[in-house]
Amino acid sequence: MSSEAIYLNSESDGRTLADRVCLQIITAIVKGEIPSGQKISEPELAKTYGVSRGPLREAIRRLEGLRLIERKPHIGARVVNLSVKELLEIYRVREALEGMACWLAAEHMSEEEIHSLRTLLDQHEAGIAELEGQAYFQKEGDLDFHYRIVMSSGNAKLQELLAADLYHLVRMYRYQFSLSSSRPVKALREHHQILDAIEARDAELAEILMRRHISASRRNIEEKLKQPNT
Amino acid sequence: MSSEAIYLNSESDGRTLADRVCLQIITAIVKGEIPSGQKISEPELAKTYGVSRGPLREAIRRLEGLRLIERKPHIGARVVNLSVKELLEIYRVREALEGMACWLAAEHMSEEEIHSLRTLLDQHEAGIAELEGQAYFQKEGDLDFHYRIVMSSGNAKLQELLAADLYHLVRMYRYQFSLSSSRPVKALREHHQILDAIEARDAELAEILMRRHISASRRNIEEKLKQPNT
DNA sequence: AATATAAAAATTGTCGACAATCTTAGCCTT
DNA sequence: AAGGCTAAGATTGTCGACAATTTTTATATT
Repeated sequence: MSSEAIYLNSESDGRTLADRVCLQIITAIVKGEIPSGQKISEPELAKTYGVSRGPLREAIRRLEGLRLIERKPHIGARVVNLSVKELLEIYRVREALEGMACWLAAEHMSEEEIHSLRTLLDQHEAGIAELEGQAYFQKEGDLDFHYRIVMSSGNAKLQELLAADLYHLVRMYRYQFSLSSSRPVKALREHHQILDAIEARDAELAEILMRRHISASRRNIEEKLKQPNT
Repeated sequence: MSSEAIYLNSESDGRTLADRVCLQIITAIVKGEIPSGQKISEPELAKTYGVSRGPLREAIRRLEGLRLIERKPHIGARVVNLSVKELLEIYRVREALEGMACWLAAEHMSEEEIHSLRTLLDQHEAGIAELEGQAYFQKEGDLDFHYRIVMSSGNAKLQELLAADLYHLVRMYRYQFSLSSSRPVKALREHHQILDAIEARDAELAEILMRRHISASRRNIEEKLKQPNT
């Protein structure tokens, strides 16, 4: 399964030009093809994607809401600058939201989904065993696990905030900082523990474990990226 | 202080037409002047606000990101439908995010701000004492307290998600459901307890108390609005 | 040479017109 | 009379042109 399309909300074709170009720009920004901090030239981007400036400007408004670009009136838009500070802030938000999502998932996740998630973790385990698998796990695999927990929470607002909004930024940091959980074995064990708690329908424990898991990732990043900023 | 302008992010003038009309429409939707569920006619709205359809469509794209309207390609946009289900989901999200914000506020809030917040609560107390003050407390006063905690968290992402995005919806529900905390005395006591924990720099307790406070509000709403939906 | 000023160029903001799609009304068939 | 087809109307989507603002460049002054 392409672990990308699922993050790009709803119909992947995007019936209108503005919608389509918006998705394209999201991908380009997340992958760094449009570098962070770069000024966005409307005429240039319009030519690149073969649209006029109208739909492009609509897309820019949407991107602004996603906090992928910043706009100053009469000056222009630029791709957001990444910083360790913001990344750590995002992890605080994830700790809060995904902790809650995990609580709710423990209450609502179907037995089938639990089994399916366990299978996913087994695949991750196999992936880690191989040499190149490590990269696989880090790139999107980890987020897949978190994504599916969120989608099992049964709370549409949580799903929107995380899957449709925040995860774009998360993926952007992963790509451009080459994050790299650097503790794949530990992380995988924690994933299993979280799923255990969900399986036992112990919502309170599931939340605590998820919060610890994300908090540990945050401290790990904090340790590794102690250089001033970027 | 007008407790409205502060929620309307950044420069209130909004230098571009699209920005200004966006703020105007937000206010109109929140207050119900454009009723929830109503179809949005672009030519009509454009005439109403005295702009052409270009800036208006940019505003619509922004509103879509705020989840105040829903858009279907080639069909049109309509103001979101309010439902008890979504309101309860929002309270789960608030419990998670504001709990975290409260933890961080306990670590970062200045002594001056603590004192100022205490004064605000005293004003609320005085307001509740009067008859018509009750309405005042319910309408915006409660949210003011929560708003200032969030802004004291020192976490820009939390501030964005709550103050700039989610609180629009919260205010919309307050206006249109006439919520009406119906337990102003209890709520005020809880606010004081939360501020006590912050003053004591007991972050863990502050988070727990905030979560309980919001959770109690949620259960209160759940109880009062048990009719099917709306 | 450095700074300030002013004109020129480029970019963003706005508008009205046209194209594509959806909705509605009327008509025909059964 | 009910249902479906067709054409007219209305609405959304897209584009290119013009206006307003900012940035760059060239020139002049100290």
